[in-house]
Amino acid sequence: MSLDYKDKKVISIGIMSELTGLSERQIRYYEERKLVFPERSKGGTRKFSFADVERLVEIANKMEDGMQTFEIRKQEVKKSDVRDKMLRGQLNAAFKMRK
Amino acid sequence: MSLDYKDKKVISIGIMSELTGLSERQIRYYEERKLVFPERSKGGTRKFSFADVERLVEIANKMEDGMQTFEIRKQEVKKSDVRDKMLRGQLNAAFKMRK
DNA sequence: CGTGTAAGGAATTCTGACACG
DNA sequence: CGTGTAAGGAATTCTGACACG
Repeated sequence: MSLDYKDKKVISIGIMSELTGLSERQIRYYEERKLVFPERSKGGTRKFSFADVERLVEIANKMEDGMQTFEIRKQEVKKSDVRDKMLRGQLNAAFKMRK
Repeated sequence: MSLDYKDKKVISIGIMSELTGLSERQIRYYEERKLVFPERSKGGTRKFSFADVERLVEIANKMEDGMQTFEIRKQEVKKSDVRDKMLRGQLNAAFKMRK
């Protein structure tokens, strides 16, 4: 019932900073580099989800491993790419079975 | 792993107002009447959980039914009372079985 | 009793920029 | 490249009070 709390964008950047251990500056920068996508209130304040908390923690780990933001972004793109290909593969398989 | 997101106090009163449909005034008043228990940031701003969202929606329904805040509070107390008694009952039963 | 509102102040957040490297 | 910081302003939140009822 109702999309999970995990994906509701309701957390301000100050709380995010506490939850992730990252500075607000870092979080804003990762948004600039298209690694997270907060929503905005009417006034313009950022709103994050718990899913974003998890994502940022992962990003923080990769940064510690010396990875650069563009590499992390590439990796994410690749992942969804793989997912796309797998989906297409399954769809193809399904169609073939119907022949 | 880690206590559920549902109970994490991370939502500001403005967002709470949007999520519940209640005014900030109402939410603060219900806190004053001991119906919800937000945490506070260092600066003093309130922080609520998704569980609080659910609780406030229930409270709103009861208010619409003409119930008064003290009655709602009494009802909640009674509920935990019942739970206590049930627990005690089960504990007693368990002890008797050991005799 | 429950809620709206104006009031003044404090905490929070925002952006663009400079700095270091 | 990634992040800290000072700067000025805007959005958000806080409390105590008056009002109505």
